[in-house]
Amino acid sequence: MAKNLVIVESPAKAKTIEGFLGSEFTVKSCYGHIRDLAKEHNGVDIENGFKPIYEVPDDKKQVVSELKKLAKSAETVWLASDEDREGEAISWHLAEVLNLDHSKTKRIVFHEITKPAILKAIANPRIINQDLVNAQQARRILDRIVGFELSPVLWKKVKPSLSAGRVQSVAVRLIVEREREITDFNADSSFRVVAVFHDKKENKHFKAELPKRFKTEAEANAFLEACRGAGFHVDKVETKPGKRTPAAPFTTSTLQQEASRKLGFSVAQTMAVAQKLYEAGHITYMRTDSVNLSELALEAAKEEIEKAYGKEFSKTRKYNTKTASAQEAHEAIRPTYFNKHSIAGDGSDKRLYDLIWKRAIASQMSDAALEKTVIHIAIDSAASTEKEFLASGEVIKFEGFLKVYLEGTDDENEDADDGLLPDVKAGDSLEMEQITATEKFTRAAPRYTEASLVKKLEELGIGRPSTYAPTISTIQKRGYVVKEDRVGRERKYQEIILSGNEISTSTLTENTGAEKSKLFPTDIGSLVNDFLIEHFDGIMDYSFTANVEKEFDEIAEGLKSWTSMLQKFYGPFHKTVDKTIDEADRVTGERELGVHPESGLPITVRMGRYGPFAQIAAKSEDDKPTYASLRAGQSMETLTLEEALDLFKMPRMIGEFEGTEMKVAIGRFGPYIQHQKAFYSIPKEDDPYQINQDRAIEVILAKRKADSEKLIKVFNEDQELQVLNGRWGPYLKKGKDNFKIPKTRHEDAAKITFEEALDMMEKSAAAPKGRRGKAKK
DNA sequence: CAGTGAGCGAGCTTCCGCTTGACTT
Repeated sequence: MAKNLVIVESPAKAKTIEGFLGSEFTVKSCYGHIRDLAKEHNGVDIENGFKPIYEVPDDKKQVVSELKKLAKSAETVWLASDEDREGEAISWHLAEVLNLDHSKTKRIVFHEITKPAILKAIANPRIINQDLVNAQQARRILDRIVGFELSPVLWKKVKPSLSAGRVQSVAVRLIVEREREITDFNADSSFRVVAVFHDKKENKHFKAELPKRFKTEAEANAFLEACRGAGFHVDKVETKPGKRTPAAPFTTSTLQQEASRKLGFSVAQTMAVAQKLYEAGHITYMRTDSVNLSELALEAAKEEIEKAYGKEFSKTRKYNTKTASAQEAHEAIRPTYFNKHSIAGDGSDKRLYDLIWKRAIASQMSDAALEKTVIHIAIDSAASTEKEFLASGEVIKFEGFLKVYLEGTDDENEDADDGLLPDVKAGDSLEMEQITATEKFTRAAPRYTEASLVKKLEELGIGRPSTYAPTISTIQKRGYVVKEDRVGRERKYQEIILSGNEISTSTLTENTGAEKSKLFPTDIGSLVNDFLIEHFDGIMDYSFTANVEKEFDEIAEGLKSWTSMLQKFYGPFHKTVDKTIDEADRVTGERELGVHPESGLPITVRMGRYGPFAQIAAKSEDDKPTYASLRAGQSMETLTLEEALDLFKMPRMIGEFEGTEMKVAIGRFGPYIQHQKAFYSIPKEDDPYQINQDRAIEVILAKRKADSEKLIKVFNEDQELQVLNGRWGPYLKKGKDNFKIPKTRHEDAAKITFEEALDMMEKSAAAPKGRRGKAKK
């Protein structure tokens, strides 16, 4: 039995640290929190001074019992959870649950997993900081109360199974408000003027822009008229030195943003790949808010940069974390070994590692030195009110960190034209080749991507590195938000060209508003958001988290009692909850769109049990209203009368096949044909409003053919049991249930006997369900 | 899985932050 038991949060960390310490130390992991608030009474005894009711969840029982056993036989137990609020609480829970004797328990902390840091920690133990623990308890209980008192209000007033919380509800608010900004946005247009000049001396063409844009086509036209036949010369050339500085090494949030921009990863994908890299020992911990690098890392980076690129490329830099909410329990995300320029693994492993390596290396490299040049070009025309065109360019004098890495941007304007400029001098005359005035439109603020939402949340101090990805998945799972592509629409714009002595005007079209993997609010998301803002504006305030964080900090410093802080919050909050349950109306979001052009009956939209729908009012008391569900991509807020009328054009009866009627309608999964009891999806290239009898029959026959190829075998012993060909190869189906067929039998699936099938069903059913099975809807 | 939208009532849902897991219908 080891004399010393060290408990850390992560198993990968445990393995590394065990290597640093001698044989007298056993290092184990507790896998994060080992206790949480119980479900009963919301886990808090509110009348009794907010006394928390803790319990060890089922999936942590085994870890706890193992740690208990090891702790019993150890002389000293070292609690080495992270040095932040959550980490301190983990240590306290361990001390409580494992029943640790104070005299043999030591609390140690370190911010980096290096041997000197660990040894220093062991040499400087302390005791558990109860104030910090209390701050965590206040945070935990506040979140539980907010979540478990607000959500039931939504079940009563909006829809069952919905949820609300300090973090998720504000995340949804950001997306709802951004969408409304975009809906309300009116694009303004102006004319941007760009000229192409020719420098005869060097025979070079280059572009220059007029600093001013014209509001109207007439003004732009007048300017081009004034330039017709005018001369142009270089008025002056300005050059000034510039520099660029590398970005700090990655935190969780910046890694998610950059992996999204450069690799197109979702935040969940980024975290899954990073976890793999971490477990394989390639990178440091991936859930961090710190930009700090260890001394050892700084040294190693310097060595690698000097070796690979030369001394002049190295510049040791220490970065300071700007995020106010940062708790900095870990290092920044960096490669464990800087001399490993790449790793083995699949494509995404390699690409993410490459990104992390480059970002960390670049952060320790010299500035890039630039020379910025602006050429002022005078217009020699008495008729022109404008004085000059400007051509700007940038020349890299010293690459520095740009040799390996340049941070991406979220900016969608890609008009920058920083080409190479000719070596001209003041007084040189230039030949004008062409001047183009193009109509440009202002743009609304961009919709959030998963990663840009994380960035915004971090700026607001809402959420933590470990919760960004789960939060984004929660708001999508609840149906508040969808991540989607949208096709754009065509827009006309004017272009006026002066070429030689000719001026021509043309109307062109561009595609605008197309989106890829952006977050859109759903109707239910908007309704819930508006309801929460109306009744719980305090919680929905963007600074609510920042405000309570200040109080948690005071608790952590021992300046404030955690129970009185909770009391002050709970009193008014709970009163509002009760009042809302008693007084607020059910939320339907009903809106009148207008009246039916023929019957004059009112048409409305509202939220129903199964989602948003449009309704034509009943003709009389005895008659029923006509209903139609909204389609994917439509929203109650923006639906027009015309779109609603279109909805009522379905279902269409389009003729007969095999003696029965065929019906065309649009369901949850898109347009379909119903024939007898069967459903047939209508292919994308067909228009469900136009599809005719002949084409529908073709679709039905094609589906039947595919289905006949899908069926591999039916068993005589049980007609309900079938072997089918699916997306992942053959599988068994009985009634509504599916069962796995072992990979070894995929080849000869048609030869599976009834007995074998029964055996496979038993084994497949016995296997523990994966994420899909466990995930509750 | 493919059109539902009445009303009643039982029994269910839900938070945020630490960690990784065994899996894919």
